[in-house]
Amino acid sequence: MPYLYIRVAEDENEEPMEIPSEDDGTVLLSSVAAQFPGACGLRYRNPETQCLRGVRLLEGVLYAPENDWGNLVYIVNYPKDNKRKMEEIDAASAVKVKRGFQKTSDLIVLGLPWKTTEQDLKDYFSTFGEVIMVQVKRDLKTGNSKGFGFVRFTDYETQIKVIAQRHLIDGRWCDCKLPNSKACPDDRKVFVGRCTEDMTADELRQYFMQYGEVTDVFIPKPFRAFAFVTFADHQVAQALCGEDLIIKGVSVHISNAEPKHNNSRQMTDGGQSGAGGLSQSYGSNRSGVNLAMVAAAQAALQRSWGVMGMLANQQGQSTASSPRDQSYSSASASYSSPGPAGVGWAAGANSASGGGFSSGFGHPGEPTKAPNWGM
DNA sequence: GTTGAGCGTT
Repeated sequence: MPYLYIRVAEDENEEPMEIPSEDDGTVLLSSVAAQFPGACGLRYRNPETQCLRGVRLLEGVLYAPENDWGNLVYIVNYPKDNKRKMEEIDAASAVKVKRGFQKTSDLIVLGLPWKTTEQDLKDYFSTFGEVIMVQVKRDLKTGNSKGFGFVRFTDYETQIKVIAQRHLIDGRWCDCKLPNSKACPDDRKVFVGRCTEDMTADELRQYFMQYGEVTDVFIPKPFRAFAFVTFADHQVAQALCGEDLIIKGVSVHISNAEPKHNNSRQMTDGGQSGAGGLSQSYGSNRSGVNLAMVAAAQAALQRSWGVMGMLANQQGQSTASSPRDQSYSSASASYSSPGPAGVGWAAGANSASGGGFSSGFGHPGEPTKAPNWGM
């Protein structure tokens, strides 16, 4: 019995798209190409051998392997050297390429329901990408779950994606992080001093997004006038260190996050520095991905928010931290939309010395194009 | 008022 749709994705860890099949069970290449311009075929990972296999293609018609598309996700083939159109080579994919070289590590999953089993975890996380390990930590005597576990993925890209969001597992919101015992994201994390109490995690996230992907925001409670912001890219974090930034009209100071009272030394990048050569020293060249991300963020901000920055200071006071409905959740990783209160103050306030919206997102007093921070 | 929860028997 032919499937009505087959699942196709650009990459094994991308979200698949459903592509219609024909009455005879075949799929037209043109149907695929309609969603993935430039596609020239399909491949898939054979569940038995774990090898990639091509899908038979004859005169524009794709034939199901063994006459059954099954429930697999098929990956789009592109002509060699044309994997992506030029315009798609943006900051995000540059980061992906870079990440592709990097090794994955175990991720700790915090906040699990007591009832969640390893099978539950595996089922859940497999929707993001191939899972190579799951654990639920239990009390050895009672066998009760300790409410946390570990997961490891095949692909670093999957890991990035999983860390970057919260997870609803068996009815509870859980966070996935790099464990403290492993290479801590110390150099991706900055300390934000002189925070005011009305700065919410959401607002800090929105503000710091302009510099690069933010993977975590932590605001200790009760209020202590500081916060931690973690970026996906350590270069972003490092580039910000030492800066005084204006958030909601308040000057905050950015510095390195000190290691959290744990023993393990930081071997953060030691293992992967050889691969790709993209993640070398921050010293001589601070551009690259970071700059591209800043530029991308700038473009997006300008497109979508424009003048909203002007409304800045009279808004956003009211959204002070309302406790979430889960007791453990704290200020960390607040992903719900902050609502209508704009984030314009971020850009507006900060660009005061940089010349307005057209150039102001980079750094105070620095042209966006040519930051020579710290030199 | 400038350094964070919870972190792995093997």
